[in-house]
Order: sequence, then C-alpha cells, then structure tokens
Amino acid sequence: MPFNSFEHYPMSWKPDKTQLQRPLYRSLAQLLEHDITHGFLAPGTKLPPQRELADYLDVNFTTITRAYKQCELKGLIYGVTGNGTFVAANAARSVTISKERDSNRYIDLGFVASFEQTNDLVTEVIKDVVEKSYLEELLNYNDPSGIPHHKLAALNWMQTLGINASPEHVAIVSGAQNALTIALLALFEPGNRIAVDLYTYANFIEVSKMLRIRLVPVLGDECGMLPESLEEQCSLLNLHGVFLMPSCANPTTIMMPEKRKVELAQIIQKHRLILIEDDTHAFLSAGIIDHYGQPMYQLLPEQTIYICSTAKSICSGLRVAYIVFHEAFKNKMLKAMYNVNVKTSSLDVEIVTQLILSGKANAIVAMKKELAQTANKTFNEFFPDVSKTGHPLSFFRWLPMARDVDETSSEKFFLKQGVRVFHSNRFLSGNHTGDNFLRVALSSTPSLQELRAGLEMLKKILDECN
Amino acid sequence: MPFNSFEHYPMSWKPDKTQLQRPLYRSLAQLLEHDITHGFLAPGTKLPPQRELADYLDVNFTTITRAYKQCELKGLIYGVTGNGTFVAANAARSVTISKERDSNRYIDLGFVASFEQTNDLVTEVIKDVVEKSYLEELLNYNDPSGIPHHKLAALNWMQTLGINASPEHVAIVSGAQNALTIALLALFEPGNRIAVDLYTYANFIEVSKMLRIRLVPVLGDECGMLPESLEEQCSLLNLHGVFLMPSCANPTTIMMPEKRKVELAQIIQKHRLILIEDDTHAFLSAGIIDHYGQPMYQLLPEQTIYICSTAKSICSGLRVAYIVFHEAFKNKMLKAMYNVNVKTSSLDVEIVTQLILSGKANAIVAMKKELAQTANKTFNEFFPDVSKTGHPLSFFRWLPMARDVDETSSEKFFLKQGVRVFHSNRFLSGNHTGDNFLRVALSSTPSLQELRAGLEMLKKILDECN
DNA sequence: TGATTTGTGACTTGACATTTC
DNA sequence: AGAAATGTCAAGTCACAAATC
Repeated sequence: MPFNSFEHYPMSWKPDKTQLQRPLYRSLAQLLEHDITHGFLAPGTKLPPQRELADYLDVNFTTITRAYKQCELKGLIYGVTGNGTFVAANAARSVTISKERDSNRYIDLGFVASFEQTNDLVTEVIKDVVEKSYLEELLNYNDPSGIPHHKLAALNWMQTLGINASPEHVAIVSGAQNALTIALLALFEPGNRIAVDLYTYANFIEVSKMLRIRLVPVLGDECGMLPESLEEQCSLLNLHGVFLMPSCANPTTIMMPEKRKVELAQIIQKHRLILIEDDTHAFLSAGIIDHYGQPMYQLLPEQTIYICSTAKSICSGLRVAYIVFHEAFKNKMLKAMYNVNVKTSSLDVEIVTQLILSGKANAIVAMKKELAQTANKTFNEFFPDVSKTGHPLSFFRWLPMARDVDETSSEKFFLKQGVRVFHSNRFLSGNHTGDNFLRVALSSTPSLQELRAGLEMLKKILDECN
Repeated sequence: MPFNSFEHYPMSWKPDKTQLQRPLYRSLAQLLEHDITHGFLAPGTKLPPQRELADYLDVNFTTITRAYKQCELKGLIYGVTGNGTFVAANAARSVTISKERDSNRYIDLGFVASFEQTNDLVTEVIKDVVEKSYLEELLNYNDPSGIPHHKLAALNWMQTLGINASPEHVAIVSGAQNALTIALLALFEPGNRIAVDLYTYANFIEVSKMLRIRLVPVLGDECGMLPESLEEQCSLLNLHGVFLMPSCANPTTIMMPEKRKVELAQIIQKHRLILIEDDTHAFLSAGIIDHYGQPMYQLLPEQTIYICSTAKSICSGLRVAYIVFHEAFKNKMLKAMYNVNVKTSSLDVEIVTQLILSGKANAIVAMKKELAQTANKTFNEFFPDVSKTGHPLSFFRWLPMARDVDETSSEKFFLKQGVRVFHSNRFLSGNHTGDNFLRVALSSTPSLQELRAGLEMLKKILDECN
C-alpha cells in the first residue's frame, strides 16, 4: 500500500495505473517511451524519483529502475545519481541529419555537403575508368575488404594525412557513417559507454542510440575534449571507448592541437579505451595548418580505429571510406564489415583510386579548400564578431546566439523564413546547457551567390530578433 | 555452503572458482565464452544444470542463469527447458561465408557467386551510363533512399517478380545482406526472437548473433517451414519475426509452394510477426515455375519487409538491393538505412537501372538461367541419386551425406583435396540433428569445365570414403 | 560536514513452464 | 500419469555511490 497520497505532490509524470500490464517494468517503459515521443514529457523534464514513483504505483522501486534503464539505453532519458532522472535533450525526435529532397523551397545551410561543384572532375575520371581493361573484374564478389591496389592507393592518400600503416590493416567501406556503425558493432556491446564531446556528430548520437551504446558527455575547451574531464569520467564510470574528430570536430569546428592529442592519448592508453577517430576533415589540416600535428592513430595505433572518409574531400556520392585498425581488431572488424556490407562496390573504389593516383583528387582538394576559404571569408563578412578560434577552412560554422530560444521552434523559425540551419541542441550528447548555437553549413549551396543570399537572410532574421 | 560433493559426479564444465571475480555472472560468462571459443567445450556439449553449477560454485542459481543468458544472446549456447543447456553448433567459429582471395588453390564450390561470366554485358551498360548528361548528378548526397527514377525501375523490376507497391515504400540499399542488417536494426531489439528454418542462411545467423537477436529453429518439410511448427513456437515463446526465403531457400534449395505460403501467412498474421522475406532467387522462379505463385509480401504487405537483391540476378559487385515495406515501418527503416549507409552509390544504382530499362538485365537473367540449367544438369550427371525436389535452377545444391563426419574436419578434408564445399552444420540455426549435407555451389566457377572438374573431385572423394 | 535523496546494479526469491523418466 | 529435473524470467532485497542541502 502506498503510505503517502500524491494528490498534493504533483509528480511530473503520472502513468495510468490501469494501463499497466505484466511484466510491469516493460509496460512502464513503453508508457514512458510513448509519453516522451508523443511530446507529453518535454526534454529536460525531471521524472519522479524511482522510489516515489514506485510508491505511487505500489511496486518495488527497482522495477522502476528497470523500466527507466530500458529507456535510458534507448537514449530517451538519463539518470544522475543523487540528482534525478531527466528526459534527454533529443529524446522526442530523431536528430538524424540527411539531405532532403525539397531543398529548393529554402536555402540549405543545414546539411553539410562538400562543395559538389567539383564533381565534374570526377566525371572525367569515371570516363577513364570505364576504358580500363579490368573493368569487368570490378563487378564480382572478390576482395570484400578491398582490392590490394585500392588499399595501396588508400595508404598513399592517408600518408599525406600522417598515417603510416600496412595494407593488412586497412579496409574499405561505404563512407564514414558506415565505418562508424561497423566499428560500434564490431567492438562494443549494448550497454557499453563511449565518451564524446558535449556537442558531437548528430548521426553518431543516433547510431549509438540504435545500438544501445551509451554516450558520456565530456567537457571541453577551445582545444577540444579536456583530458582531466575524460579522466574523471573514466574513474566514475566504466568507459569502453571515446569518439573524437581531432582534425575538425563537427559541429564545433574545433581542431585539436598536438599537445591536447598527446594528453588525451595518455588517458586513453591508461584506461585502455578504444578510440574511434573520425578524421574526415584531416585533408583541410594536414600540411596546411602549422600546429596540426598528426592523427591520434599514430599516437595510439593499438587502440585506435581510424576512419578516413573521401566523401568530404573527394566525392560524396561514391561512398568510400578507409578504416585503419590494429591486428587485434582485425577479425572482429572484418566480420562486422562483412555482416553489414559484404563489400563496397569496387567500381566506386576504383574511381576514387584513379582520382588519387592521377592527382585529380589533389586538384579537387585544392578547389575545395579555395571554396572553403571564400565561403568562410563570406561568413566573416556577415558575422564579423564570431570567434575565429575554430578551423579556418571548415565546411560549416558554429554561430553563438545570445538569446534563449525554444529549440524546435528555432529551426522551424528559420526554415519558415527560407533558410535551413541546425540548432545546437541537435548535437547535444547529454543534457541542455542553456547555450544556443547554430551550425551553419557553408558547403551545401550550389553557388557562392546562394550562400551569400542564405547568410544575408540568416543575419537579417537574427538582427530582427535582437 | 554446497550441500553436495561433486567429486563423484563429474560435471562437463568446471570453471575455476579462484578465477571468479565480481560481478560473478559476468566473470562466469567470460570464462564460459573463453572455454567455448578455445575449444575446451565442443559444440553439442551439455553444460551442467544451472542449479548444480550454482551449488558447486556456491552461488545462487539465477546467477548462473544470467551468465548462461549472456552467452546465449551471443549465440554460444542454447537452453532447452526441462532438458539442459548445450554448446551451440557454431559457437566456436564464425560461419560467415565470404569470398576469399586464395581461391586459385582449390576449386571453389563453397561461396555462392552468380555466374560472373555475364558481367561483360554490365560493362557495356556502364559505358552508356558515363555518357549520360546527368552523370554528375549521381555524385552527390541527394536522395538517400534512392532517386525517383531508380525507384521506378526497381518497381518495374519487382513487378515481374509479382510485387505491387508504391515508390514511397521502396528504398534502395547496398545488397541483400545490408538490407537484412538494416531491417534487423530498424525493427528488432536485442533479445528479440526470430523464427528461421532449421538450416538457414549462414550470414543471417551471424548478423543475428552480432545484434543479439535470438533465432528459433522451426521444423520444415520438402515445402519449407511447417505452419504447425511455427504456430507451436509462437505459443511457446514470444516471437517477434520470421525470416523466410520462399523463392529458393539457402542452403536447402527448397521453393515454397503457394499453398504453404498462404498457410504460413495466416500464422504470421495471427501472431503479428514481422516477416523478413529474402526473395533473392525470385528471378529464377516467377514466370518460370508453374506453382511458384507470388511473394509473401503480397499476402502480408503490412507485416513484411521484402528484400530483392540484384546481386545474384544482375550483377554482384554493384551491391544494389531493393527493400519494400509498409508505411508503418517506413520511418524506422529509413532511419536505420541512414545510420548504416547514409546512401547507396547512385552511380551503381544508375547502372542497374539502365540494365533494367534497356532490357539487358533480362538478357543477363536469361543467360544465368541457361548457365544454371546446365550446371544443375552437370550436377545430376555426377550425383544422379540426389533428390530433385529442390529448385531446379538453384545456384547451389544440397547434397546429403550418408556417413557421419566430424564437421570441422569435413570442410577441411575436402579443401585439402582441392575442393571447397560447406558442411550443413554451418547453416544450423539450432542444435545438431545428426544429418549431414554439403552445400555445393554451382555458380562460382569461371567455367563449366572447372565446375565439372570440381564435381568430379567431390564425387571421387565421397566415393572413396564409402 | 553529515544526513538525506536519488540512481545503479548485483544478487536472491519465487512462480512457472517444459521435458524426462 | 505424475514426480523430478531443468530452464526462464519478473520482481524483490540490499549494498553502495554520488549529489544535494
């Protein structure tokens, strides 16, 4: 019997007792999930304490623990010992970012594309590839992890980014997102915890949720994740891995200096974490920015899954990424790769390979850098006060907003006025901070004119609201 | 305190008590996994009953339950209420089937390829595609689930297989295996159960293990899965789905007659299971075999994920498969698709599309059918006594072996003598049956001569052993 | 600082179902 | 046919750790 009446102590969530079925914990978890996804419980809402809700429902409090846990693994809620359980920032909606069809109704500064203007250079190479005598050889099941000469080209490409590895430890997959999914499936189990930046790649948040991998937000500064903060989380929780984008973090554009990489590597080594290093933007840093240093893979080759996508640097539609891993991870990685893809189209990989070998990939990179530089300059014209501490060639920018806005209405608000941008809450790995940013893509408009138009629109909207 | 001495009742598995750490169940699960994967516990071994082992270790018996369960979810062991817990048939090794590089050292009748001789027709079309004015449009992030005209071609193709659907319910992914992974990720949770044939697609077993989805073997006859047996499992356990390959089951080559499909559909409907229909081989059945009927998707459109790969029918290396699903599954499927792939290379899809629209895909299918017919005839020459109840145009055959063989030595035994084939144990979804088969691929040798040589070798080996 | 609130998670209890004998 | 063996699973107990006040 409940020894207390809750009529006078309104709980933030009062599940309908009559709807409960056995097993109770599952039924309860479903009710909670329903109420969150249908908007009855707003993000950030503090749920009733386990014991209190248990009392109200007249069940044991660990039955609530179990129900909460099921939702926690799905990323719907999170608990803080001693403090309470809260609805997660991105519980109600999918933060998945994808290219949408109807993008001619607005200017898209949301999705980060890759200055697709350079794709005509790719078509040239495609035309060369189809004349190759071995074209037919690219159409069968052979070499699921990559044809040897494709792997050599991959190493060739990654060498310019600072990677030294052997062909046996390289595999070719279908893009960075595909690589992330494969790495998570291969090396982590449901319930495992991975440390991430407070703001991190939205699609990584989504795939982690799907695989029931828990993300642990770690504080950072203008140089990226804070080593002491990671250390703290390690001692607090049983972490299994850490996800980093040292060459240019998405969405914050932070490029990690060599010193920070070394400090973090020490912590990672000490706690034997698996580092997933998404180095998609290395081509904008290596050999260009003085203090860039090297990928963290070189510091921790035995613990790192290094992912190098060619989607941003060379061609997005061909879906080719390279993974580099240590011998210890090889079998698991190859198995997961096989389970997910069987193989990646050798035709697509051949095109990327020829782009690399012919030097045209470098030409494309040069063009993209140029485009990125102009785009960033244009952004600075409109928003001169925005801190320039981030990566100077980033394909997107991170725009602080002074005022406090409702997150969903915010994106909609801009969209309604003709420009798509993403609010920082979409990238939140943990709870709300109160800060507000917009991620503004610079690489998705087909022309500089359109980018300019988009930025002008954005500035006008922001000015009007202040 | 243990109230019994086990000195006199030798248990099949005696974990070292001194190695146990807290938490006990996890430590125990690790020990068990280690002993299984390192071969100390052979497949089929009956493990000590939970209560007995608990008594021996002086722990509560549900601690053993938990440890066993963790291993069960990984597919290492399986429990039968009232009977015991056993080491799974394929616990120790990966049954993943892939194309290996060194296949010139033996004749490969193991991996099922797709008569790659037809790929020169594909190269012709590739050359046409690169001349298209819209080539550049294929190289960006647009239309992650497939370009509209690619979806129309997909529907066009699937219509000949008996599918009627609308473009909004079609998505294009990177091959059938990719489609399976996406469907499992989108619609099932770790711990869910899916009914499968006793012998089923080996890579489906692997991906299920990886995702902690439990397979429930269901009895079948020469027409496929038995409806009463499925019904029985439904009432026994909480099933969430069923996986079927009605047009030609791999590895058994069974083609399900229409009557059986209808009977199974009733059960599936009644119990609200999700049907995953892998219809890869429909192109060998629809319009060719009288009593073939239609895909089960047409019987149960609201509950079916229909997968149609073009790898076997058109071209294996391009990695294109179509998925058809009901509106109710759409959001989850698109999200999982996006999380796993972002998109499938539009260039590859365009090639397949042009193959379909130009009629060359049909020409390829005609050639493959011809090749399959000849290959099957050749097989019949060597093994005239083998039942011909299976699919007459199957790309592989299912060869019963009279004698009892050790499973691992068996595949090795053939391989050592120059021919790669797969033993039936590789396809076992549940426990050993005592029966022995070989799956013999007919579509992987580059020529009929080599197939003949392989079959001859195989026959000789089998004869010598009898 | 120390008591209280709150979440976490391992282990225990007990009901129940099936299989075997 | 019924008792015993055996696995499954939800729910309960309990120790503990962190945050709050």
